[in-house]
Amino acid sequence: MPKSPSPPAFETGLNGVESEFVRFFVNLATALGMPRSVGEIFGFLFSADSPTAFDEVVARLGISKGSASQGLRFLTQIGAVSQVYMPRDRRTFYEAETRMRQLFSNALRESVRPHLEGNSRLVASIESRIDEEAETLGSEAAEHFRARAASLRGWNEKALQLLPLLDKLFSLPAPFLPFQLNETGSSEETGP
Amino acid sequence: MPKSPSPPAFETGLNGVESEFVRFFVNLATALGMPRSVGEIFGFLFSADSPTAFDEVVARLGISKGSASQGLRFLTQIGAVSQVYMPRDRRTFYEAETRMRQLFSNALRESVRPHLEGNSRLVASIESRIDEEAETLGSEAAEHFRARAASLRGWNEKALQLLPLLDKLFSLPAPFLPFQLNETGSSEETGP
DNA sequence: CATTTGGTTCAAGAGTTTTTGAACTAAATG
DNA sequence: CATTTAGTTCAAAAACTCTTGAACCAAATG
Repeated sequence: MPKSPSPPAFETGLNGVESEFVRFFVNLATALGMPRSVGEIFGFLFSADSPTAFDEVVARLGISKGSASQGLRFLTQIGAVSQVYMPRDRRTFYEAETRMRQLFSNALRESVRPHLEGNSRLVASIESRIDEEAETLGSEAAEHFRARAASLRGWNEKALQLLPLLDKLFSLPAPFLPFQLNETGSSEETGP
Repeated sequence: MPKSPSPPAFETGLNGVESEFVRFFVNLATALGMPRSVGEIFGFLFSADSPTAFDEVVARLGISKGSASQGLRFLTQIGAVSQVYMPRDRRTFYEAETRMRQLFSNALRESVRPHLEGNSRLVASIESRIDEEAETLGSEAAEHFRARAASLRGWNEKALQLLPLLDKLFSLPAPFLPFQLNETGSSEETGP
């Protein structure tokens, strides 16, 4: 019989509270079109009170090493999780980014912004297509298409401009939220 | 040979410009985790210069009636497309909502807000789970979990508060965007 | 009132994404 | 240097999502 010098050490399965956290983030992840396992991992790490080893993520969540490896890599890439090196332990430990402001900024920078920039290019290719085919289309149709493309471009640019502002707003301490932006006239805020 | 009293009437396939619009919205749709066909339909309607019949959507895009039916229903539900009744024509015509402000508001109201509200409930259930299991967990662990849950709650509420503001900002004419929101003190804008 | 037209529904097929687990690499350990 | 441990990779299986098309319903038409 082989000796068991270091007992596998961690429980298997989650306690009730941990599974509620996991549920929350699984829900969020799927809403954002991410794999369930990514939600599980982040939820588990978010609920942990100290950095947690790869091993333990696998054992406690009961997912495969493959899923854990890929999920952790992904979460690390998007800056939602970071590696923590623990002295005297060869394993890699992981920690969730719990500062939501950070998470939010990362998401804006890593996902939203690149997409909007991609859109800009796509709008440009719509516009050049209109120019190319203007003859064939006739000037009325061409004008119509140009107007639609211009609207797309306008809104995409606006979104791009709004990005840094959004970032700031989100990191503003709650009592500062500028809720009286009411120079626009419409006053629907003052409830019954 | 059967007579052909009313020739099927519309071309099949899209012209170059139309397919660029479609490409744009297919890209957007998949980024948002929606079916490709939804992107196709919206893109096609967005490029159209007048309300378009179900028939024509099917024929021009070359998709099945099933996809068109479901896609149009979905788009109608989320307020991205509306039905237009045309006198003397029994078919239903559809028109894309081209006012991006509207589209954006609809999305906020129909998708983002409900999700955030769902989150509120999930946070509540995390919190009640902590209370239930407080004994078993020990006070230290319970305190830790409560802190994490509180952070979740806080950010979720902030997001919820920010929603109407966001809506307003997005509908603000471009030159008005309040880019000097700098009373917060932190000045990281002035480059190296 | 039989037929055509416009459209919906839904089961089955096609396609995609996620997860698994076994094979593997690399570093540490004895 | 043989073994154990930590983690990655990737092909195949499982799960899921989307699309199709045939059956169907309801309203209009002749």
